[in-house]
Amino acid sequence: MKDVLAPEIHKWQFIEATARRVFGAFGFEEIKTPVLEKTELFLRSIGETTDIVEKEMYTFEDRGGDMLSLRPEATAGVLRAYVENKVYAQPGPHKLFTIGPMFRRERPQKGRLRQFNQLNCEVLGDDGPMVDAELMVMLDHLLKELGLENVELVVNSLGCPQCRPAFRQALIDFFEAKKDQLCEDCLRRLHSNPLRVLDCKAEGCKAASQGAPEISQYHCADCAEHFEAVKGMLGAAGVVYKQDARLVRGLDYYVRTTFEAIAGGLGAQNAVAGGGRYDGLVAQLGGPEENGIGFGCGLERLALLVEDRDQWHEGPDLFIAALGAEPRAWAFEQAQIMRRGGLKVDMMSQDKSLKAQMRRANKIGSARVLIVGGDELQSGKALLKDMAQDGGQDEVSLEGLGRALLRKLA
RNA sequence: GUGGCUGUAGCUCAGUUGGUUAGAGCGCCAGGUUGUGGCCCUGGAGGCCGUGGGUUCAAGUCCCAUCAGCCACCCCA
Repeated sequence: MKDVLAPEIHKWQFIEATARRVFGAFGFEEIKTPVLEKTELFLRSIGETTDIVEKEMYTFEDRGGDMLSLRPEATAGVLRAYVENKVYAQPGPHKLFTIGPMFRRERPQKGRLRQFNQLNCEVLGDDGPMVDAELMVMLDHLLKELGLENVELVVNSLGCPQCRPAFRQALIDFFEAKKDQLCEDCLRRLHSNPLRVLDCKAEGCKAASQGAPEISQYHCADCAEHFEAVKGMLGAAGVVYKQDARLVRGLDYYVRTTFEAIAGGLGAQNAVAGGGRYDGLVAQLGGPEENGIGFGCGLERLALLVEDRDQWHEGPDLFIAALGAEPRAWAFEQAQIMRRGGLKVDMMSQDKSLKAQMRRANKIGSARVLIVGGDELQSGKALLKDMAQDGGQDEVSLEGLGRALLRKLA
């Protein structure tokens, strides 16, 4: 949880605007769903034994006795909305994105907050490998548009319900033989989620997983073909990626294609985005037998990576320094007229010395200052000062000043 | 949930073995220019020293608790 204000908010606006533009270019429509959902939704979709559900969700009973949770991720809510609104009845595929806050009760640290914001994209109703590739191409495109060159895309395929059980069993057998090397956590999850052992950072577990079976050896014909097609299209699109057989997702619902965008400079929380295919989830939530794929992307983490840009801090086009009550009233009126015309105009509402007003104009980075006192109002001519280094000033006519400025800026 | 570190002015921080009135830089306000910003000079405002309790003649300083933040584990975006 964190307040985002003045200079930093510009970065957020830039990121969100860029995301909306890029997602739009790929045919995605925005969707907003509630932050609060029935707890059961997350139990069914994310999986009851995941850490997120077991110990990280903000869950409470409301006055009617329903168990509600703040969403820990976006996919479940989007799919719920998709099913409840029968969006699937329209011709697909359906490409949806959402931007908003998620909540997980974890110990905060760099790049990890209890309320954090995600960009989230989902494609429903398309099984083909092309959407998998398209989604990653889009993510890659977004990262580049944000100016992030050093983000690595890592790709894997987790297989499907046909081929994963055999792999799972092979993993369990493999690690059973090396039980003494595994950490406590891995011993515990060896049978519930053996894939996770591959991802463990403990030295013993890393060593133990040397030579472990790889999922690719167990892919069924369909999964193998799907994965090859995805990689082929990624290559054709010029996306640089790394295949990593150890890439595993933390949520139960993922199958086949999974991917992650990894960035340096974020400390331990180096995943900027992560996602994958979740065949069967839609049906599980009461929809048709339809498959989907999506990813989530952490806004705070993006913000840590995106460089500041000068263009975000541009000040007003004009600052009116008015001296005295009447000139100030005049300026108040003129400012409105010019703002309606599209100019960025500012002034001070209090009676301050010209010096103080000049200082203010300089501080907020106004491009120019119009100095108006009683004499200027009388004569209809005032000084327009250019606030750039040299600071030259010209006498201008007050009549039609707004239009003249607009023409000049156009 | 576990471990480590940090909370003093708007911001970044200093504050000696516990000892008068808690400091600096930056920022802010005003003046140095009768109506002209940046640079410079002068002055000023601004502190429940995170919160609560304890030890002591005396606590920003020592002890306990608590809250918040950061970093790491874990987990994830």
